Amino acid sequence: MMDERQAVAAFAALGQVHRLRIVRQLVTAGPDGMAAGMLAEAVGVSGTNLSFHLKELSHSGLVTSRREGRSIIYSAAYPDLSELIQFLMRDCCQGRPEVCAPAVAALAACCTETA
Amino acid sequence: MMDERQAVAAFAALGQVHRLRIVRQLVTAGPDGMAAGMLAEAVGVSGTNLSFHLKELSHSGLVTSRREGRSIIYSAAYPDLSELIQFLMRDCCQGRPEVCAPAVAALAACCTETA
DNA sequence: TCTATGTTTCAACGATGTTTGAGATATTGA
DNA sequence: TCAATATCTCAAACATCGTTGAAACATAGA
Repeated sequence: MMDERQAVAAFAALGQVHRLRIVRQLVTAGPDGMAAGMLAEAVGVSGTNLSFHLKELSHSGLVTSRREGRSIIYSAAYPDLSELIQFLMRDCCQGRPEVCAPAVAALAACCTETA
Repeated sequence: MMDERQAVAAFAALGQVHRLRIVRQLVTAGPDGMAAGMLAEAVGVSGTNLSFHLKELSHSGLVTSRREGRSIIYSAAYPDLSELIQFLMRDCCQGRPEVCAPAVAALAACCTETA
């Protein structure tokens, strides 16, 4: 269960264009992830700068990494992204589901097609 | 459909503890919203400071306001919150729904109880 | 072991964000 | 119109963040 401190750190991490692009790139890349070098090219930042942002994202828990040979492979931390969304919407709308049901439906469209 | 610029602004807005508390307070308050004065007390900031943060949140599109007599009533912008979540998770996990289906299920639990 | 490749660390600079108090604006009821 | 209430604007001080290049570290293959 995510607490306020973690949620603030995670949202702040996403509130920077390069870091948001990194996370988006990793979210679409799927659980296999991407090497840092590929990420730097895809996002359009220098290696040094990418490293700075990846450290931020790791500290916020939004990405995970593993070494593979010379490369370090980064992946989106799907469970943490999930908890972040839950933190934001918990106890929403005072029992009026029609208010936020559209959010649920829209998100569901992404991941239930072949489930 | 939310673009990258809007998403960065929205996440940056949520990445500040007082603003996140304001949004959480409004999300749980439901569509009727809360007066600025009540919000300031609930969140624990001065009126001046609350005003600064509410302006940020309005610019990001995460809250809306309406005047009611002497008070200004702020509400969570549920559709924009929904779009923000969609932006983050769009095209996720390369067609492997088991990866992010838990996020969908958890969010759905909030708002489909009585739907 | 030597060299090439991939990634991170460090320090410095410039830019941006947060808080505060004083004063301004808008609304209501007497 | 006047006083009270509710909220906002502004400028200044302070704190934090983002980018850069040089150098360090780790791994793999010759």
